[in-house]
Amino acid sequence: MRYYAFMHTVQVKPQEIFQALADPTRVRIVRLLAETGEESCLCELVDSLLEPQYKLSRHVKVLRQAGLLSAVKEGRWVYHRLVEGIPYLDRLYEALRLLPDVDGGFAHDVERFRQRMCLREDGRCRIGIQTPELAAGGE
Amino acid sequence: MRYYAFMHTVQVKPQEIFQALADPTRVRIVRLLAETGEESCLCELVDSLLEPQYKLSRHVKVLRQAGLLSAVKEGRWVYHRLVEGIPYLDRLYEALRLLPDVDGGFAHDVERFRQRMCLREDGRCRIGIQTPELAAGGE
DNA sequence: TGCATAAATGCATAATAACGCATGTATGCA
DNA sequence: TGCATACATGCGTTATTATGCATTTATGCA
Repeated sequence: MRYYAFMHTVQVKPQEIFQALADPTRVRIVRLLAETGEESCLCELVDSLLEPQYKLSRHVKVLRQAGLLSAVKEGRWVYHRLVEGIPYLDRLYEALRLLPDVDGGFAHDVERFRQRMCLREDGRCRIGIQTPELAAGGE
Repeated sequence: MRYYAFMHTVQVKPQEIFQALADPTRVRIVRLLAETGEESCLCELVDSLLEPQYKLSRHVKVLRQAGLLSAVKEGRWVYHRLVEGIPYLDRLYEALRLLPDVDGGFAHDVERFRQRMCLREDGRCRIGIQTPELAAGGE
């Protein structure tokens, strides 16, 4: 398991950034992190977005390879956060924060995320997936 | 041939916007219009991007359906412009303007576009595709 | 040192999307 | 009224991508 800090301005083509956001689940992930400004481990994302672990693991990988997320491993947990400080990416996050939440689905993601963050100890996640049926398969 | 003014905030899902930009040719189109602030007919796009007419016609349609472009028909010509005034779209265009032009390819697009715009009369395009081999097929 | 657990991934399948070729549609002009 | 032309599109092919199931890897703790 290796994590890369991608050299944006030289390696990532524009369409690859947008392609990374072309999937609804990946948009939910990035919107959640852009809206809350938090970093999150995978099990927190699972409990917030209510999607299977393997699915989010893959999507997070795509976002990482596109240079939108960086990951830091801490013990068994891997914390994901937005790559910030790159002008065009920061604008992109602004755009995401300005998106309307038509059906209120995103508000629910944020609410579940905030609840889940309350279970942290010393600002770190100490538990795993709290929605058992998502730990290894579909809903 | 009908053109729609899409109701953004209610009809277009976030990922559809990004999916529209997930193709390199479509990124070139939107970047060109965002950078120059111009509107453009299809034949001007063909001569600027050096891509076949049918290809750009399709890509422009995708961008239109995603709500990024609006189109106005004037005689035989159809002028395409960015949909502006929607906060998250305007941010998106800002992001596009901030993208680095690694290989200089985009600068060439802009240069060809500006040259092509010099052939307008009274601010309107009066000619067709000037690169014959692109009028109906590949290069 | 073995077990529980957070996260990653190989594989097969299904859905999606881009492309080239050719043709169709619509508009203006002689 | 017929022709030239700006733009749109149906079709078949190919390439890419998302998903679910199952399993593997890696880390901490008893």
